[in-house]
Amino acid sequence: MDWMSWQSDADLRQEEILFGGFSDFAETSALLDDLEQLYKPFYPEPEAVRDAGLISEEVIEEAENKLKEEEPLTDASTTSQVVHYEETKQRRRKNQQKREVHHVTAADGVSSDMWAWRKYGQKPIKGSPHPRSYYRCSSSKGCLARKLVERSSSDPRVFVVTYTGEHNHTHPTRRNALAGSTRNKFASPKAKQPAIAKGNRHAPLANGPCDSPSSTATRSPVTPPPVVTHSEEDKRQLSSNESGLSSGSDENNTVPTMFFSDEMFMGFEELNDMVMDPGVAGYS
DNA sequence: CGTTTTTGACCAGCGC
DNA sequence: GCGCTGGTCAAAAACG
Repeated sequence: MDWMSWQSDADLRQEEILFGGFSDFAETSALLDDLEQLYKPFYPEPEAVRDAGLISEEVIEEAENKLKEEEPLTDASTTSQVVHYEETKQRRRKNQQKREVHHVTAADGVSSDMWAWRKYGQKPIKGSPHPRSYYRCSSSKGCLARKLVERSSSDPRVFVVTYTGEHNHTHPTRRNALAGSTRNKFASPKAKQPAIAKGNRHAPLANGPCDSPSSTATRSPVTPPPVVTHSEEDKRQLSSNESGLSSGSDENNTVPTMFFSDEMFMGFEELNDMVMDPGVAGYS
């Protein structure tokens, strides 16, 4: 609803605002390297710009294939890859201006993006045995950032994360991420039955703890940290620094070191869960 | 109570 | 023009 209205022309404007903010943010952050990785998708990267118009979907596929050949994926290795390409062809689907494709393994979860994502849809994708999950940034109300997560059809251990749109705020913020954030951690069976019985159009195979990335890990499978992260982190942040978070947090603030260090640990915990969970860690 | 996930329905782009 | 498909909406349920 509200999405529809502002979506189109807000994009351009927010790009500028946002990118400036991000640069500052990244520079002032303690974990530069990590952060740069995390926020890469939303930087106005020179590469991305340079590549504009040169990279097509085929390139992405090519990159994907190449990736798989070159990196067979060891469990513990960090194999997150990014492919930039700009939406230049008219024939693309709507709202696909710019996207970043990441290949992420479970191990990457620890270091993947720290934004708060809220799932808003899931659909089976033709040609892929695994459903695709749709996430939007829940850190800020009007945030345009979206994230698509799907399992690689060729290697279930790999999640293909596609970022679209840009954040209109400088760093992950949450109001009250606690509520509902840990739902289905252990997939309550009764909850799902009725819905499934209804006869679903999408996600026939998903949603069990098995294939649905999100059902177990609360949020995006590849982003365990962000999941709990904000809830936990906010509790802390809020108590001491509540004021800005809900609305004004977008304005250039720097992120306390606490934020990251704690988050990292949380990430590990979550990762643990994830690895334990057959649905996320890989098929058993 | 505020937030999230789930999921059926709807909409629009794309190929034929 | 039609059908398929991907992407989004929104109601309901669940969670802390």
